[in-house]
Parts: sequence; C-alpha cells; structure tokens
Amino acid sequence: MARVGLCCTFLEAPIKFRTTTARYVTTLAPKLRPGFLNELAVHNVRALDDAIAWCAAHGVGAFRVNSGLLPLYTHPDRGWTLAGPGGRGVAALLRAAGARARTSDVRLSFHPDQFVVPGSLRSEVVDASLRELEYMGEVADLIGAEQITIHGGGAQPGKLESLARLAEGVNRLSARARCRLVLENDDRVYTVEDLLPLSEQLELPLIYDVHHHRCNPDRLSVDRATELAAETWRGREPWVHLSSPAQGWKGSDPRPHADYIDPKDVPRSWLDRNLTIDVEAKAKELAVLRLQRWIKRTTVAHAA
DNA sequence: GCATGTCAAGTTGTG
DNA sequence: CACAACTTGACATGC
Repeated sequence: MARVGLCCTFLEAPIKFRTTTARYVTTLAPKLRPGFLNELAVHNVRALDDAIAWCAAHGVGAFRVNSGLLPLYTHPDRGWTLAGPGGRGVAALLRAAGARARTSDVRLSFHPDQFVVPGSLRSEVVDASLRELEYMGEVADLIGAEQITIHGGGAQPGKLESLARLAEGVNRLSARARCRLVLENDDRVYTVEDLLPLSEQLELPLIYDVHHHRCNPDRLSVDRATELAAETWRGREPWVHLSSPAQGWKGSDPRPHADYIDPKDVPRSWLDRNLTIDVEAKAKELAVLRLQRWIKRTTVAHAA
C-alpha cells in the first residue's frame, strides 16, 4: 500500500522552524554571528526530530526536510559550519534525528529552492547551485536522507543543450550529493518524457509529480508515466508528488496548490503500488492525515 | 500586541 | 515591465 509524506512544515501541530536573513545577521556584531546561527541550527534540528516523531506517531512514512534547516549555511560569509565547535553538537543532533527516522521508518528527502539550477547558462548560478546541493548532501548523510530532488531548470537556448549542461553540473558533485540526486518533472518546462533519457544516462531516479504532469503534459498517460518513473527507482520504493489545484482545473491557473487533496486527483493505479506519496497541500499535516484516511478506506474497499 | 515591509540566490509566463 | 509562482512565511521593526 502507498505511504504518505509531509512536506517541510506544520499548520497546527506546534512544530516550528526558525529562519533569518543575511541582512539581519550583518546587523549583529561579527563575534555574535556564529552563536546566533548556531542557536537557530540547534532549534531547527530539534524541531526536525519532533517532526519525525510526529510522523512516526501518525503513521506518516515520509518527511521532506526544509532547505533552510541550517539557515544561511551556504551564504558566502556566514562564519558558521558543522565542522566548527558549535557545529559538532548540531551534527550529533542530526545523527540522533536520523536514527529516529530509521527506526521509525520515516523516509527523509530534500527539495532545494528555486535558486538551485545546476544547468543554468550562468556559471555563477551553477556554482552556487552545486554548493547548495553539497550542503544538502552533507546534512542528508548525517540524517540518512535518501534523496535530493531537482528540476530540469530553464531551457535556453533549447532543452537538449540545457539538459547537457545539467548533466555536466551533476557530474561535478561529490559522491555524497550525487548518489542522492533525483529528477522531477516540473509544471512549465520539463516533462517526464523530456527527463527519462537524462534519468537513464545519469542513472538518476525520476520523481513523478502528477500535478505538474497535468499542468504541463506530454504524450504519456498518467498510468504510463507512473510506470516509467517507477522503473527508474530500480527496486527501491518510488517517490511521487501529489497536489490538487487551488481554483479547480477549469479557468484560471491550475498550478497553485489547494489546501487539501481532492480524491479525484489521486490516480487509481497508485493505490495498488508501493509508493511514497509526498502531499503538497497548504493544509500540511491535516491534508496528509485526510488523504491517509481516504487511502485506507479506499484500499480496503478495493480489496474486498 | 499587531500590521507591515523585507528577505542571498533563478526562470518562466501572465497581466 | 512588474510581478507571481514555485516545496515553505518568518522575522525585525515601528506603531
């Protein structure tokens, strides 16, 4: 049966992740900056442990870790790292959170921000993207996160050229980051059909986002795309993404996400598979629990 | 308290 | 051409 996953944050459960801005940090005396960033990191890793515990307690089998877990970690003059004095303690907390995830069977993943474009035309963008992916690889290694999801990025001057640049960027990554990399179809540019050849060439699994596929279709049916993407996981439980459109499928832009998942948007073929379904919905854990109840009911009815 | 403006970073498409 | 959208508002500030 499919398992459900929660993305990044909670709506009602009292688990909060803190953030800061580079501008604010520069208003602090340089001596105070590492301590401030360390405090945020400690808070956030404790919150991550709470999030994993919450998932385990509610039968939620996956959690997507917010990329801002260690705020400003890749900023050029942050002055704080996991290798430093305070960082050692954070690394220990990360390992402990990872141990909890492992024993309670909560799969962990990362999905970097929109700024991460390893196939960009601009080399400084590629460099910054790779730094960000290395940061996630380092944290993923400590907590045992299985994957880091990236999109294809832009398409200038064409898709083939851009995907070739993406392949170059990916191949510059350390093994620690690269072995966790996963591709995902997006809602504007790259479809499952576009990404399958690159997935095969680089031996990267493909996450199938059915909402993006419906916004940005190719020649594949939902079931065929599910099947082809699942094969790229080579025996591991495939990950997929699910959301419903905030304003419905007709009329205005279908891309913004609704508060909850409309059961009509769940592909029926998913219910017969071992899948990890990341729920991208504004009502966060409430949407995950509602979908989980619906899947249980429907799967039982289906089997009977 | 509460409303508001701001925040490191990319790319695309809409109005 | 400004701005929203994307996996996600949180925070400091000023009243």
